Amino acid sequence: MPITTAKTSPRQRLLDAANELFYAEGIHSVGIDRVIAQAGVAKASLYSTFGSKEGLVCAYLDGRHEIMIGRLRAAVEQVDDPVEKMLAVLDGQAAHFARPEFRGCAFVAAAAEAPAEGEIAEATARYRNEVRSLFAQLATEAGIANPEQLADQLRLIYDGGSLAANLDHNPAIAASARAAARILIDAAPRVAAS
Amino acid sequence: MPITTAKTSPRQRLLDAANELFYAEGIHSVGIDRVIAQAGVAKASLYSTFGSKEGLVCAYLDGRHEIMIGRLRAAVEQVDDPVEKMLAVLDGQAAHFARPEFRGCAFVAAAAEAPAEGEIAEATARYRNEVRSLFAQLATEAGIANPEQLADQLRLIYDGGSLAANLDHNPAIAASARAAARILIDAAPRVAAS
DNA sequence: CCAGGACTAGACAGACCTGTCTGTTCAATG
DNA sequence: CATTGAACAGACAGGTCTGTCTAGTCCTGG
Repeated sequence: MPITTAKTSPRQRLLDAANELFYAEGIHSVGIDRVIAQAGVAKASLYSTFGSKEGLVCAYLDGRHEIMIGRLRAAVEQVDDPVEKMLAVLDGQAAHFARPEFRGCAFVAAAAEAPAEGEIAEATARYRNEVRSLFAQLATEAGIANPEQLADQLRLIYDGGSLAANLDHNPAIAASARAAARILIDAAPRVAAS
Repeated sequence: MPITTAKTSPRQRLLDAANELFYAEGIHSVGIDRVIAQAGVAKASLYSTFGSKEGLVCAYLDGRHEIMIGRLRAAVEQVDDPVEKMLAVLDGQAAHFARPEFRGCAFVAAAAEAPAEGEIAEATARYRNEVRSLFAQLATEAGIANPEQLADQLRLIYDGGSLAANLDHNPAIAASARAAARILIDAAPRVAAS
């Protein structure tokens, strides 16, 4: 059994190529042929591994899901104060804006290109729910009386920030987003103090 | 000279068909043939009128631009208080969410499908700038000390709301958006009172 | 050594796309 | 009436796409 494959596996090379090409240029604009060329893999390998282009797209989205949520959680864990943890989510996002390859939210882009119902829409919904749950959990830990509502509002800012950073080529929007989030958090009622 | 054409002009029928099909299903998913079939127009008419598919897409976006901005301005003019005017923009947007044909922001969808630079991206940028300018103008009239920053923040909410209403199938997000906007407006410093 | 599975290379089918081009119809105008 | 221009209908070219299939290669376990 191969403990280390010399090169990375075809599966991984396909995912890497998909991540790079689909994210940079869009799913519709990038054909299968370009993905396999970039991955250095035969077309049959793609279809035996992922079944279809949509299967590859879903795997690409699932990969980004794990990476993005991981980054957000890592940013959260770097601070202790519960309020700062909520803001740290936005800081993790802001670091994402600053990357040169940033091209907006992969899930928003994928959902815009895919039919309204289907596996891609479901992958998008999973990601969006997880971001919202993260905000809600942190709001609960911070003693917010209505954590679900604050989570909705913080995710408005999260989503709007991603859109503006991309479409307006303005990563500095993160500062306004953070300031707005702090105002909303400060204004949110707390549970009755003990 | 025809004062009234019996049917609407081919140009208008094409725009109507484009508006319906591109918005409902996406630009890439709808081919020229379906547009002309729905419009009841010959292909040559499309190409002599708009030059290319991209030309038709731009005209479709420009049409939505005028309609959307018009709706927002109409909502603004229904109230007098400067603070309420800012909130009225979101109310105009919320009415848009409630329409059965609502499928998210046409400009966000178009930008996601189009290359990052080009006429479609420019049409998107024009729309986004106009929304932002509207918020900034109203903030100025309301005596906000830093209207540009508040406009950025309100547009975060505007954009995030559109995304959530569409991707989460949750038009009720408008209530959270309005509440958040009010908090941000109330918290924004005013110019020194006379 | 050999058998079997994984992978590669690339042709191919069938569908769809945009954009062009050729004719035809029809109404308005000179 | 004759002409002209707009619009129609639809074939066509040239390209791209997904997904399938054939055939060959390589590596590993037995």
